[in-house]
Parts: sequence; C-alpha cells; structure tokens
Amino acid sequence: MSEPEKVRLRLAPSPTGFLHIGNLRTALFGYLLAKSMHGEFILRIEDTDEKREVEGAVDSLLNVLTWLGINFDEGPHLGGDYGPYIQTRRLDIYQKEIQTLLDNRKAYRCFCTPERLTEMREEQQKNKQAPRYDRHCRNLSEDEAQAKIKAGESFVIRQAMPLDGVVEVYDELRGAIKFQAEDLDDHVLIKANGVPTYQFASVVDDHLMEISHVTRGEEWLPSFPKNILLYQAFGWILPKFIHLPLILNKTGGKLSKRQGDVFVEDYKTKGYLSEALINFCAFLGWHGKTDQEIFSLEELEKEFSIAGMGASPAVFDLEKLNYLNGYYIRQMSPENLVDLVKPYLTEAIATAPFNISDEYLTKIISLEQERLKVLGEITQATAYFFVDQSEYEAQLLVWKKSDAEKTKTNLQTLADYLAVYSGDWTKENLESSIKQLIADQGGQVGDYLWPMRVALTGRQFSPGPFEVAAVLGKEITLKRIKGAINILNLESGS
RNA sequence: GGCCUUUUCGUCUAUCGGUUAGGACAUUGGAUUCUCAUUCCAAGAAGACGGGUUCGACUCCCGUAGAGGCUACCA
Repeated sequence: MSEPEKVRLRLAPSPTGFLHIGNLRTALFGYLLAKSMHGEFILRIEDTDEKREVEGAVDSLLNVLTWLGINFDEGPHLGGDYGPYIQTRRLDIYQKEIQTLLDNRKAYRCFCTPERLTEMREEQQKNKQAPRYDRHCRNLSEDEAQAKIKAGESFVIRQAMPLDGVVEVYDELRGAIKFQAEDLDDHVLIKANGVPTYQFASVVDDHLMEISHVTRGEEWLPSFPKNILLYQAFGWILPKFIHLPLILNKTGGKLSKRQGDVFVEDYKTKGYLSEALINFCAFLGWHGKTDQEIFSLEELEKEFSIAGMGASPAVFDLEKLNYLNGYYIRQMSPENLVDLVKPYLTEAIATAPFNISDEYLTKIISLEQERLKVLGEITQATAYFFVDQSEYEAQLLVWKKSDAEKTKTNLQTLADYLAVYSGDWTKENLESSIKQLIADQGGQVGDYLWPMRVALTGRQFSPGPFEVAAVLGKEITLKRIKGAINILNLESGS
C-alpha cells in the first residue's frame, strides 16, 4: 500500500543574525523543492543556543523572505498543526522523547565535568588521537546514575553509538556514504540545562513535523550517520536527505563579511531586485533541463527538481548577479522602476531648486534604465537633473578630436539655432533638425554633440544630448549651453 | 592529525560510455554610435593527475593531488 507521500520541507534557521546569502540559497532550494512537488514549506526556529540568539532576527528573516517571495505554509507566525514551531517551546517534547532512548540504552547520562572533558581532549590531542569522548559514563548503571542525580550532580545525555560496524547513509545528491561506527563520537543530545542540542532537536522535530525531505548545508554531512542512528533508535521512518553544497567566495574560501556583502539585506539596500537574487541563487547548484537561464520564481516553482541539482560547491560571482540585476531592471516597466528607484532620489528631490514632477521623474529614470546595474546608482547618474547648473571641468567640453575654440563656436551655433528653434521640443525633432544643422555647417557630428551633451549633463558618460535636452526643456537647455560657453570663456581668459 | 564531501572554459554549468565537449556571465574584436550603456555579430577559453574496466571514457572503478567541511553541553 503505497499512498502518495505527503511532501513537507522546512527551513530551520537559528535566530543568530541577518539572512546570509548561503541561508538564502538553502531557503530558496527548500521552498522550490516543496513547491515543485506541490508540498508544504514550514518555518521552524532553532533557538536552542540562547547565547547566540540575536533579538529581532526572526522578524528580519521573515521580512527579507517575504520581500523575495518565499512564503511559508506553517510557522511561528502562521501557526499550523505541528506546532509549536519554536524549539524552546518544545522542551517537554524532547524530554519525553529522550526517555525512550534512555530506556532502550541508546542514550545515557554523562556526569563528566567540563573540566574533565577539556583535560581529556588536550591529552588526546597531545597523543595525536582524534578528540572524542572516552565514554567514561557509558556503562554507569541506572542505580549509579540515580544516585549521582540525587547527590545533585549535573549531567548531559549522550547518544550511545554502536561500537563497531559500518553505518551507511544515503544522500539524494551524493548517493550512499559509508562511515565506520568506531569513528563516531557519543555526542551530547541534551545539555546540562535540559535543552536539546541541534542533533537531537532537529531529528525529533523533523520526524514529528512529518518532514519528507530534509534540506540542510553540506556542513552537516559528518553528523549525518549519527542522525540516522537516532532515527533507527526510535524506529522512525527516514526522510530523504539533501545536503546542499556550500557557497564559496571569489577566491574559493568561505563567504564572509570581509569579502564584501553577505547579507541579503545589504543587497536589497544597494538596489538589487528580488527577481535577480532569486534567479541568481537558483543557479548556484541547480540547472534546468534546457539552456534557459532566465527564470522567474513562478517558473522555478514548476521546473525545480532534485535531478537538476549538483553536489559541488559554487563560487558566488558578483558579475553575474550584476548582469542579471541589470537585465531585470531593463525588463521593468517605467512605472514600476520609478516606484523602486524613488527612495534613492528622495534627497535629490527635496533639495532641488525647482519642483520635481512625477512626469519629469519618470522621464529621467527611463533615460538611465538601460545603464543601471543596481538601483542605487540612480542617485549619481541623474544628479544633473536636480540642479540648476551642473559643475564640470572646462576641458571635458572639448571632444577628443577637437579644440576649445571650435567647441566654443559650435556651442554658439547651437545656442543661436535653438534660441529661434520653433519645432516641437522632442527628442526626434531635435535630433533630425540639429543633425541637419551640423550637416549644413559642414562640421563633424561629434564636434557638436559631445560638447552639447557635456553642457547638458556635465558628465563624461550619460544618455545622448537629444533625449536629455528633450527632458530638460528649451529654457534649461539653452541656459546650460550658454553656461558652457561661459566656462570656456573663463578658461581662455585666465 | 582523523573522518567526510568535491574536482568540465576565469565563474555558474550541460553531457546520464560514442558530441566539432553545448549554453550563460566575464574577457577580446567588430557593427551601431558624440560618450557610456543597450542591441547584434564574432573569437579565444575546459574534462586536476596517474592507473585500470571497455571496441570506445569527461562520464564507471582505484590511487594521488588540490579545494572545502566536520572534529563543542554552537548551529
């Protein structure tokens, strides 16, 4: 009787700080796997280490994931049939479950003091042995243990590993992995304060919450056999395990704060789009069946699969993220882009010497759209649209194949022409008539357009002169061209 | 040190024993062009190494090397 298995995956973060790029990938893959199999995605908070807990971490995690479009079906904020979803609220559950293990001798109380343990480890290291618990308390009888408890001795509960044999585990990405039982440490399941360790709590919760596919980082591979042994000690059915490969930095090392931005929040504030981040992270260890590399979240929810995942670590390549971000910015409608970009211009708008209309804003943002890699660049890129006259070196006005004298005359010709220009002040009209003017003058196009553009923008790189002039309007355009002539006059005069 | 994972262009990757080893980013060159960007075209660029298995290996096996992870009463 093989009824279709319920698919349930979970994200189980520790509330120890902001969402890291690595965590995002874990979250994304879990979410996509769940959705692609029409399953549920659950949030469970693993807060069994009070020392490392950071206040507000859960809220900020939820904020970022919501922004990215990664949503849960159950969790501490939503409730559900498998709660509580915060481990420190489940302590009675762990106490109850550990008793089973104690009863069938798969776990035992250890009364060794931390001092003895460190001493033991130092000794082992000195003798070039693998540091491991020496199982000093493993054979304590129940009576002996009870006596020590009565005497007020504190204890932890350790998992009793098999003394010999092979433990074979199965990872969906790597296949079978064999471990020698004798290499396994009797690690701590319940700490002296009665709180479980990750190793115990996650197994118990994954089982009780009926998780079908456990996704977690590759760093858990070494403790994988211990987890499997725990399932077996309980007689529980194993979920599928998917250990996600790590994400490395440019130099092949661990992603860290020193190498640049690792927090998703940082990317968000710089102006990376959730679409780009999602698309980018999805390809860190996954590939679709075709050569398609642009995927929306919705498409990924359909296409994602374990079969497309790899097992080797991936390097985080900012260049590719930038490309994708630019790509998604270019795809965006002007209205949407304005909404997203406005926060980066609030100061410019507030300090501008004239009123900035929404129409004007939309126009200048559209001009920069194809140049933007991250939204935050808009502030610098459009600065000249928010001032009366932009500042620049006189030399910048001179085209590479020209000189100051010619530049001055050409600008004057343009100024004279535009002053009496009577056509519609649009990009198209300006372009055709000014190009005609240049042809009539018999000059080189660049000798007119370069200085005109610099006069209007004050920048080495910018959109073209006609489109900028069209947005700026006749009055300001003329003012800036005349201003440029002035600057050249001052230069030659001094 | 021990254990585990991993290894195709600079980067992300495709290939599920037989391909001129494909795509994308990046790079270089070109077209468009006043600049930058966009767009388009083109080029260069890879199976870590050594053994097997096989008619045939990037693909399977073994070894070596590199890289990474774990080795806590942290996750």
